[in-house]
Amino acid sequence: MDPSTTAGPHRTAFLLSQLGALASARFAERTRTLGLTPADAGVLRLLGRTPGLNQRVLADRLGAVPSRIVALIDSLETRGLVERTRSSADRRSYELRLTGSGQELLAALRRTAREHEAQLLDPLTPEQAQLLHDLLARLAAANSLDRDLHQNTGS
Amino acid sequence: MDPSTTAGPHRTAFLLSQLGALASARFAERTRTLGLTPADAGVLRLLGRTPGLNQRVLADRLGAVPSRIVALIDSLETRGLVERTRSSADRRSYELRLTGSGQELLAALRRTAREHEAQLLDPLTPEQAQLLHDLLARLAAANSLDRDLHQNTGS
DNA sequence: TATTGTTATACTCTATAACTATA
DNA sequence: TATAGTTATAGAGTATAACAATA
Repeated sequence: MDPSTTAGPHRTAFLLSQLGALASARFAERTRTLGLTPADAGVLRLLGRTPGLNQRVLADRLGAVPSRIVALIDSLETRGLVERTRSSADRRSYELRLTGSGQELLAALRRTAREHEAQLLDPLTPEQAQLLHDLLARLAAANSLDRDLHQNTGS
Repeated sequence: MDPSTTAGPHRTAFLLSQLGALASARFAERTRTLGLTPADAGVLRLLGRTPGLNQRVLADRLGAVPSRIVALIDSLETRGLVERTRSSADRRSYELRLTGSGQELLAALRRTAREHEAQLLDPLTPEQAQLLHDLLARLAAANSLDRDLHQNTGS
């Protein structure tokens, strides 16, 4: 809890929660201007990196349940950003890939992510930003946080 | 979005989102062992600091809507942690205060918060932890983040 | 018999808006 | 007329579990 009633720097965890929520909210806002939810963005990013994934693996990577992926891909497919192809190796599953539009949108998403990063770190000097990155990376590594999702915002 | 496919430290915002979510989730887990939601915890903390608040002000401070406060206080009152007293100055409103049990639980909550903090920062040296705190505090100040809630976890 | 994807259902959480009592 | 608190309703988001097709 926020120990703001007690003295000293007990507040780091609380600050981390708050700033993480702020970063997630701002990112969600930016993806929204691209017509995407954070979850959509997570899918595009993952398929950009690993084309041909099936829905089950995608669910695992996103930390989501398979049934949730259905609606997500349905929506992206309807918008012409992702396509399903029946796997010839295992015809139960689809191979998922970005369309041309999907790849363009992913590129726009990456530009947006860089702007988001720049805005967030604007109050810091480049040296401070680097320092912050290193400290956060150390915490992430110690907690094996290399998942592909923005937990609270659902991506 | 996570620019893990692009090189370099663009990842700070993403790390911040992830670690913030982790910190919130762990805190929620700890409060749960005390029989509290993060929102409950936020109320106890606020009433501990400012006894006599009414529900409307509490709603403002928590960034919640007044109707949400009703169920929150109902629950805490039923458990004997908070009491409502009609304000003699304005009999439309209640003055909210912690009971003795509420104060004891708040004390336990603060111990829990310190454990949470210690666990989270365990991978860092004390110097690194101090550095991280300062950098986060700088970001929080630049974004006027001194609200009393854990946004995503609802407290 | 197990697994991929799908659907239907139910559940949780929360905001919105209408209502009451006081002011 | 406005405000504090309450209630009822509805909506978003998501998980669970049953189901069809394929392995």
